[in-house]
Amino acid sequence: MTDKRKNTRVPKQKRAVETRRHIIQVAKALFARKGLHGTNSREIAAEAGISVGAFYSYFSDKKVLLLEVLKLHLEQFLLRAVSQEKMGVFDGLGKKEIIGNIVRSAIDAYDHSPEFHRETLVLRYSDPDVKRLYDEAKALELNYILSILNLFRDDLRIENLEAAAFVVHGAMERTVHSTQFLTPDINRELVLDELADMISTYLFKPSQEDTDGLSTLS
Amino acid sequence: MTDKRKNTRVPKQKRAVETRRHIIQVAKALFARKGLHGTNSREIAAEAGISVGAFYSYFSDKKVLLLEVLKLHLEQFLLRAVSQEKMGVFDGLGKKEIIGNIVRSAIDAYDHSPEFHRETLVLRYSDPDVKRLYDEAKALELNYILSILNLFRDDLRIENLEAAAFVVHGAMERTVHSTQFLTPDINRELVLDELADMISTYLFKPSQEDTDGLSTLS
Amino acid sequence: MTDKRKNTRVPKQKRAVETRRHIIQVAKALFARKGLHGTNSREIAAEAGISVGAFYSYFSDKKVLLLEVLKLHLEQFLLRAVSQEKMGVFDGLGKKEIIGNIVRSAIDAYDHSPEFHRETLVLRYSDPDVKRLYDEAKALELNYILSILNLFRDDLRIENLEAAAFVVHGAMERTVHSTQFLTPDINRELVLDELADMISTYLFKPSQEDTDGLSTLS
Amino acid sequence: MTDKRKNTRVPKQKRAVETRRHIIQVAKALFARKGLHGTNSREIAAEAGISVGAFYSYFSDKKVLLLEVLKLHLEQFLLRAVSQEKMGVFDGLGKKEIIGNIVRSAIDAYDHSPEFHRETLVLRYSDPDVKRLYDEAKALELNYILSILNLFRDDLRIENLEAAAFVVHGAMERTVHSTQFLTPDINRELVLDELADMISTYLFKPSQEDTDGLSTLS
DNA sequence: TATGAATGAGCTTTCATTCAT
DNA sequence: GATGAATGAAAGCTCATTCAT
Repeated sequence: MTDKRKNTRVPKQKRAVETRRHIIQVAKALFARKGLHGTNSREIAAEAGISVGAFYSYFSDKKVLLLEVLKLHLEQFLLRAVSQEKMGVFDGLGKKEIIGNIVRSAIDAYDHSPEFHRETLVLRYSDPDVKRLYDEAKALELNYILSILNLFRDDLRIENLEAAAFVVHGAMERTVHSTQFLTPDINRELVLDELADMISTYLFKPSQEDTDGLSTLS
Repeated sequence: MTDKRKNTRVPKQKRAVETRRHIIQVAKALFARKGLHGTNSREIAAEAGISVGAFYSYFSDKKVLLLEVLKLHLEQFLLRAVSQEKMGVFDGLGKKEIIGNIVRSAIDAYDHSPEFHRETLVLRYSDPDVKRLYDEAKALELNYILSILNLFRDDLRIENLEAAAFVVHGAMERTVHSTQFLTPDINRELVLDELADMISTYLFKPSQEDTDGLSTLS
Repeated sequence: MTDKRKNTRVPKQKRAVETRRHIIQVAKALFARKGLHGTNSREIAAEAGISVGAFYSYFSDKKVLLLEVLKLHLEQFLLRAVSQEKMGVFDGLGKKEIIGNIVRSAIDAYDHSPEFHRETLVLRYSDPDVKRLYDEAKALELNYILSILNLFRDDLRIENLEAAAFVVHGAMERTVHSTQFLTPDINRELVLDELADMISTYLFKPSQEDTDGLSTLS
Repeated sequence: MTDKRKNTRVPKQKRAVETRRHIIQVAKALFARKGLHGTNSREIAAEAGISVGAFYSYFSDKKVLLLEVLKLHLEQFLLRAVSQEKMGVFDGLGKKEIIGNIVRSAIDAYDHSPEFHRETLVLRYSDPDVKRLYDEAKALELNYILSILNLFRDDLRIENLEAAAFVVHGAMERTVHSTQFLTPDINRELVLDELADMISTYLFKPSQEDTDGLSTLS
């Protein structure tokens, strides 16, 4: 699918595979630092220590490169968002704490190459291929949230788990995004606590532990 | 004294003012359709029915044009987001309904030139001037939410109104954005109801009217 | 000759003549300050307080304007170079003093709009019309020198007055030009004295008064 | 680190070095023929038989090109002005003959690309980089004259060698310039003889050999 | 196969000049 | 006549991509 009709090298030898990966890493860094439009192929090749010609033998197109970079990035992003709580780590934690952990995992994910992340974000709207990659990633994230909701099924006050997952995902994504990128002045910890409060209040039936609301947090 | 002020026309005649406005409209449409980088000055001029030279006599720069387009857009956006409930319209409505109305106003705002909106969003990160305009708009939105929270001060379960406004704003923005731009397949109404539920559950002290939760909505 | 075929206004009314002159003055100042290529018609019109259209009704062409500006400038330049010694003022002065006076008149001339002078100088080579004006001026200057040489015919050691006038003119022009434009660091007075010495030594038969050479000057 | 260094090619291959030189030659010719402002990059590239892109890979800027052309030109100019008399060739020549030789060397120098020379001369006033190059060249020329003066120190009637060098340089430069560029009608040889006469009369103490003045020359 | 020189369409911006009002 | 909006050719420069060596 990536190959078009051009004779892009299908890397078989170990060396070629490594070079390919190297180019992707270098490109990611450059995209993050200088923007998608501020980075040209010559620069990528130079930084990767190869010739322009060689670059084009690995990637038929700048677009193809971008897609690969994005794919790798999203995989790493997801890994970070999900990996830390391996689905059983929640034992013994209060619900609000669990939500807090998840929120913090999301933050963690955003901490990985945030510059590149934000550079790519626009393309999500204008480029169908980029959109597809992002949509796939979002589906995985939603599934992850859904699986956690299922874990606590009995304690939930909401009924439509899918819609809830969607809303929770949106709230988390936006707030985390804002705190990471846009508002260095506001008290970040405070906001994240509020976020966890909102989500858990929304999801869970009221219980003794949470009756006193925010007071335990602030 | 060095006279380096770009001699951008200071439009005096009615005709010139109209042309200026026309260029802005045309540019907005083009930016939305073909992206910021995909639209060039030649094209804008042609589409506006004027010459390149004329274009540059109205706007010293492509950047200046973008800023003007964005400014106008955000003004209209805000107007839509805020105008509908004139702060007294809430009488007689249940809290969840009020939140629902606000959410729907936000949707309305997003319905206005969504394509352009999303094109510009990225620049929020890379261009300081664009960031400023967006930040000003966000501040106004936060203030609006804050003023509503103050209206219901006695019924609120949350304490830190500012942090709450921030979180609510984030949740609304992202979810609304998602439903508008990215996921045409999911049941939009359902999601918006959930959003309203999440927000009102988070904000307000539990009361009889809300005891039965989602059941009234779904 | 200046009119081409265009309907350039032939100024009959006093007002029009004044405006024309005013434009020329303004243009001269701008050319001097911002260079020939750095000044555009819009600017000239604005500075002259008229519209672009009006400007083009006075001058069919930017080139025509330049020529007029140059013509006026050279007239004033010449006037300064020649006027001060009205051909009888030399009585009672030693020969070296006379040469010194002439040199100083040349300096005076260069002091008038030197910026404009140097801006135009290049065109002397590339534009035939400009060359003609400069050549005419040079012919007048040579004639002036020649007439002075004739005045002192009996005291001269040189025989070919025309060639001598040419050489003297060249030496004066270049040295004066250099001291005015290029070398602010060198001792200007010293150089001018040397110049006067060179010229008078060259022109005049040795006489008692000059026997002790430079000593009287320094 | 910002990598804003214009990626001008650092020519490694022989071919590239040749092309670079070729561009410089072509540009010099074009500048001479059509003027600095009358020559554009497209034209230079075309005349050099390369593409615009190629041109800009050799020279980051039109300005850079100009400077290189000028530098080369001045080197050749100086070489011609100085090389011929290797400081010992003067043996056995009369003083006036020596001066005559030097004047003729200067003429020789002006014979090399006079058109380009005159095109650049103006920039000496407006462009600091061009001024620097010219100033450096002038300093070398002055030094050359000074070294010759020192050679004849005992025979000189002038005392301030530096000021004398300056004046002599000016006289030579201007007169030679005039005979080369501006007055094809006057008897050039005659003028140059006068110039040599003026300079030697000025510089040297009167001696028997020169007593009879111009008579030997005319 | 690797290199990097070369291509050239395309972009932003300027400005002398015209002409409808 | 006067105005200044409009024209559009032309300039400097960039960069994804190709291809001779």
